Amino acid sequence: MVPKQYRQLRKVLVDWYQHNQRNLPWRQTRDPYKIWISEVMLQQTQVNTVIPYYQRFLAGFPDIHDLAESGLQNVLKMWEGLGYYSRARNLHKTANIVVNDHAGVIPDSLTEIKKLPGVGDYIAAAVLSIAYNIPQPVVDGNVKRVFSRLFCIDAPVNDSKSHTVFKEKSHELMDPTMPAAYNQALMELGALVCKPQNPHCPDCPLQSHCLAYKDDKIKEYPRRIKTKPIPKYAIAVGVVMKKGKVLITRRKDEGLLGGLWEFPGGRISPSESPETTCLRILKTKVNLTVGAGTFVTRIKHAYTHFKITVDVFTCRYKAGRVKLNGPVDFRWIHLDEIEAYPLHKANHKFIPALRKIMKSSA
DNA sequence: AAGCCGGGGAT
DNA sequence: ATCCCAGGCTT
Repeated sequence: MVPKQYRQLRKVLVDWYQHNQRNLPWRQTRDPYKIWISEVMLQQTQVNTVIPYYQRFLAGFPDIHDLAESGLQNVLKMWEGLGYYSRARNLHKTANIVVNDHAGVIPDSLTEIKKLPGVGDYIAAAVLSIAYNIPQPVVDGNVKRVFSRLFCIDAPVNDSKSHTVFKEKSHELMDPTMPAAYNQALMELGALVCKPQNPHCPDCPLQSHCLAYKDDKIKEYPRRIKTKPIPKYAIAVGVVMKKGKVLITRRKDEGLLGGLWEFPGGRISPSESPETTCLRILKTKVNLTVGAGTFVTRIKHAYTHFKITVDVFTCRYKAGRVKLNGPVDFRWIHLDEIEAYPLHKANHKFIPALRKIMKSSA
C-alpha cells in the first residue's frame, strides 16, 4: 500500500467527478430520506428507469412520515413496474421503524442503520456517506468493476465469495476527507467511463493508475463466473367475465411479486392444453366454473431465474362463488378500474389487447 | 455459500 | 432472440 499514490488517485478522481458528474435529481439534495429512497430505487435498476419513479415517489410521499402513514398498497402502486417488490415492502416497514423508534430521522450510525429492513452493506454505506458525509466505502457493481481493472483483481465480481476482497480494497482506498464526493465519483466513473463493455480508457482520469490498462488486459477484467441457463415455462391466464366485470386476485405478501394484483393464472402442465389449464386454474385457485376460453393474445416475459410465455383467455362465468386457494384477496372490477391496482409487468403487457377484445365484444 | 427476487437496455 | 447488469434476504 502506498498512501501517497492513493491520495493522488482520490484527488484526480474527485476532480474528475466535479467536472463530469451527471445532473441527477437526487444530487440536488442531502436529505437522508431522499438519498435513501434514491439508493433503494437504484439498487439493481438503471438510472434512466429510476428518474421518473423517484420524482413521482417523492411527490406522493414528500417526507418519511407520509410514507409511514400510507398504506402498503399505495406504496406498491407507486413502485409498480420497478420490480423487486420486496424493496417497496421494506421501504414501508423501515419508514415506520424510523418514525416510531428514531424520531423520524434515519440513523447516522452503521450498526443502527443496518438493522433497518432492506438496508444492507451498500445502502448503509451510501446513505451514511452521501447524506451524512461519513467515511463508509460503498461496494456496488460499478466499484467492483473499477477495482477489478485498476488492480487486476482475479476474484470474479459475480461470485459471493469475492465480496471480502473488494470490501477490503474499498476500505484501503476510502477517502476520509470527502466521503460523499469520493464514493459518488467512484460509482460515476464506473457508469460513464469504466463501463462493462467498451470502457473509455482514453478519457479515464485513473488511466495512469490502472494495472489492467498498463498490461493491456482491460478485456480480461472484470473476471466473472458462468451463470446457469434459465428454464422456460408456459403460463395460461384466465380473465373471468361476469356482468361486465372481470375478476382480479392479489398475491400473498411474500415471495415473487408479493402483494401485487393479477388475473388468475398458472403453469401449463405437460400434455395439457392452454385452454384446459385455464379452466383447471380457475377451478382450483378461485373455485369458479367457466365456459371455454377465447384466446386473446400471447405475451413473453423474463424474470431473473426463468422466462415465461403467457396465453391469455377470456372466459364467461358459469357457476360458483369465489373461494381463494393461493391468492389472498379478490375483486370484481370494470376493466377501466384496473389502473387503481398495482399490477406486475407481465399483466400490463396484455392489457391493451384485452381492452381491445372486450370493447369489440361488448 | 447458494438460491431467490424484476425489469430494462445493448447487441 | 440473447446476453448483460446486480444488492439484500432467506435458507
